[in-house]
Order: sequence, then C-alpha cells, then structure tokens
Amino acid sequence: MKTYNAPKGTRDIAGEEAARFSRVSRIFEESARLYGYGLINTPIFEDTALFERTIGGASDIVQKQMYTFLDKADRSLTLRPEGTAPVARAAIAGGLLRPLPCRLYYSGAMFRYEKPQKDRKRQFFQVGAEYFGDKSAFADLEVISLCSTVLKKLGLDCELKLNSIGCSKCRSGYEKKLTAFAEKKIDGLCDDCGERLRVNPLRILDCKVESCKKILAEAPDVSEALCPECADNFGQIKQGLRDRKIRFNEDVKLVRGLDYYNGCVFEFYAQGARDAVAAGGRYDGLVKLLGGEDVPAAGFAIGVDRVMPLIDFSADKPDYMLVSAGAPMDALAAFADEIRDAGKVCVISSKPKLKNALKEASAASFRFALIMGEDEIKNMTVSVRDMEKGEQKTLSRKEFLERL
RNA sequence: GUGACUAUGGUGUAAUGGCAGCACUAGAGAUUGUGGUUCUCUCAGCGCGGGUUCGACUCCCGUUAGUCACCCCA
Repeated sequence: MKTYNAPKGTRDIAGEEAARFSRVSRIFEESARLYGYGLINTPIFEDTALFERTIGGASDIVQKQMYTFLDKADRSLTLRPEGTAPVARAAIAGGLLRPLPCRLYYSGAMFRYEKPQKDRKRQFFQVGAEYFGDKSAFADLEVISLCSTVLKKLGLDCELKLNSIGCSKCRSGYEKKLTAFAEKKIDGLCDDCGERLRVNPLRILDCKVESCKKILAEAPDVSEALCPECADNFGQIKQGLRDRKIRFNEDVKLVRGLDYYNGCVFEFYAQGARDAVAAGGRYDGLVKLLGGEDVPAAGFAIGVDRVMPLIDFSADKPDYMLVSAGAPMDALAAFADEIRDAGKVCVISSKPKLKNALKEASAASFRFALIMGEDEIKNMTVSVRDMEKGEQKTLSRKEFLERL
C-alpha cells in the first residue's frame, strides 16, 4: 500500500512536539494579552501584489520564495510569507486604526518556497505583534519588551542585536554614501555584493563572505549618517532599554531583508543558535503604502519552529486511567465524567481484562489507575492505584472526588 | 537556486553481487481482580524508475525525500 509523506518542506507536529508548540503559542498569547494586544486572524493567502509592494521586489522573498498561484478566476494569490503586511492591510480595511494606538497580535503558518534545511521549512510558524500609531521610542520599547518578555518566559537567554537604519530621509543619504564607498572597492567585493549594490545597497552590510566583511568594516556607519531626529529617537530607545534592564548589543551592520523597515530594527539570537529566533523593527511607511493614513508602526515576529527545540520541556503525565474489573461500562463513563468535571484528565481503558488494562495504563504513563469492580460498585468506592509507587488504597467515590 | 552526503519493518540497525537478519516497539497469550522485570507466539521492511549481470539491498544512471553547507531568512 502506498503511503503519503508530508509535502517537501512541511512536517507533521504531534506528541511532544505538539505540546511544545502549544506551550510556545500559549505563553506568547498570554503575554500579548497582558500587554493589551488583541488577536487578529488574517487569511493564509493574499493578493500577490500585497507582498510584492511591501516586502520589496528586489528581495529574495519576492524574487524566488513566494508560493504564488492563480485561482479559478485568474487572480494572482500568494500564500503569506510573513505576517506584518497582512495585518497592516487588515487593520486598514477593518477600520481598526481609528482610535490609535492599535495593538494586534497574530499566530499562524507562513510559507516560503526555499530549500528546506535545519530550522528552515517551507511551511513554518510565526507569532507576532504589531503596534500602530506611535512614532516615539515608546512604541519600539514596548514591542521589544514584549518580545523579550516572551523569550524570557520561555526560558531562553537571548542576545538582542539592535540598529537603526534611519528614516526615509537619512536612509537615502546613507545609501548614496555607502554605494559610493562600495563602488570604489567593487573589485574586492563578491558578485552577490555587486548585485546587492544595484538592488538594495544596505544588504551588502550583511554579506557573510570574509573578504567582503573585511572591506566593509571600513564602510561608513549608519549611526553617523542618521538625521538628528533619528539619532535622538535611537538614543531614547537605547536609554529605555537600559532603564528596563534589557541587555542589547548595537550592531551597525544589522539590516533587515524586508523593504518596509526603517528606524530601529532588532533581532534576538538564542544561545548557540545560528539564526535569529525573533526579529522586528519599525515600519512607518507601510500603512500609507497600503493606502491607509500616515500611521507609524513597529512590530516583531518570533519563529515558533526555531524556539520549540530550545525550550526546556517535560511533558505532563496524564492523570487517571479508569480500568474495569468487571464493572459495567456505564458506571465507568458516569464516574469518568465526574472526574473530568473536576478538571482532571481521565481516560477509560477499553481493555476488559484488568491485567491488560493496567498494562495500558502504565504504558501510557498514567499517574493513577482507578480500579472499579464488583466490590467497588457495590460499596460506591474506587481503588486508587499509584502507578509509580505501586501503592493502592480503596476509598469512597465521594471522598475521592472531594480530594481532586 | 548551487554544492555535498544519505535512504533496509513503526523506530534503531546488519547482510564480498548469491535464501533480507537482529533489537526495540506494537498485537495475542502464560487457570479466578493487579502493570512497568520474564517466557512463548504473531504482524511488519530493501523510497521510486531504468540499466549492468546468470543473479542487485549491494554496482551505474535518473528521480523523489531527508540531512548539511551556501544563498536568504523567523
């Protein structure tokens, strides 16, 4: 019989992984809620143009990583490769940006057509938060704090890398300077950098080739090219982080791959992890670009798949397995419901023989087996067997339920 | 997208080109209502397609999938 695997670059998440997954989502959602963020669910696919315009036509994502298809009416649709543009789009469309500020969080699958490898699947999961309507450092600080809090609650010790790539004004000035610098040294730079210089000069700062790194070490700094406003804003963010005791390292070479970013950008690196587990920044131009008013914004996303294997996790053992020793199933079912009403996990073993039922309970690591047989039915009792200690005692069902 | 490596029951692993074994798991059982230790039995496999050969799990080519690096990114 032919069987089917999950499609290339996707995977099934079950068992312990699933438990990790929901733990990460739960902790994120809890924190976002406590910060006053509201959940927003956007479609899994959008008009292709939404991503082409916002992410940047020159970016790798748009150039070769989008899952784009035509629907039956020849509309060009794309499986979302990231969450920010859809959230911005939805916030505009849904009139959510009227009383500003507006705080939203999301959680879900994203898609990028890449060659799968460690920590890089074609379908991956992100949780993220977006803050609309505040131009000041306050917003940057809030989203960085939220992100940092979540990672901390997950037990991760992360390094925060921080940079400012400036507003549209100082950025274009800087890009000119950088381009001029790089063109002089073009012979020493790799081919990719030549290409980057043409399409998105900032990205050459990100080059991993040693010879390029050496040359670019002398490149002009963004920090020196910032306009007074941007420099002041960035200074406030850094001071705010110090006040909040959030450690960070300024990295003047940090740029982001998506075109809509400006101002402060950041990435969180977990210990030992090569890639960022979370990243974000400010994107003041995005809402306007999508036809909304001129609403400044900042946000971040956490890579759930990347965080999952890093968290310290031990699965909870299920509580009770009800096993029959000749008791009718009806009696078991009613009692099981009473236990569930008390909020405890209770599973009824389908094995008719006590021996096999106990075997099942121990194989599935239940903490207790609840034995019900003729004696227990007659006396309204239950025999509670501790599967680890091997101790067993019989008590009245009423007493048992009270102790839950 | 480029490059390298890998592919055998559900899992982990063997077999100079000559009958595919082993361990774990799972299922059934070892006289009455007591499991996680023992014993017996059972189920289950060469990713797919070509080629070389008397004969291919083994060699060659292709393909698919996985892993790793590059690229890029959460």
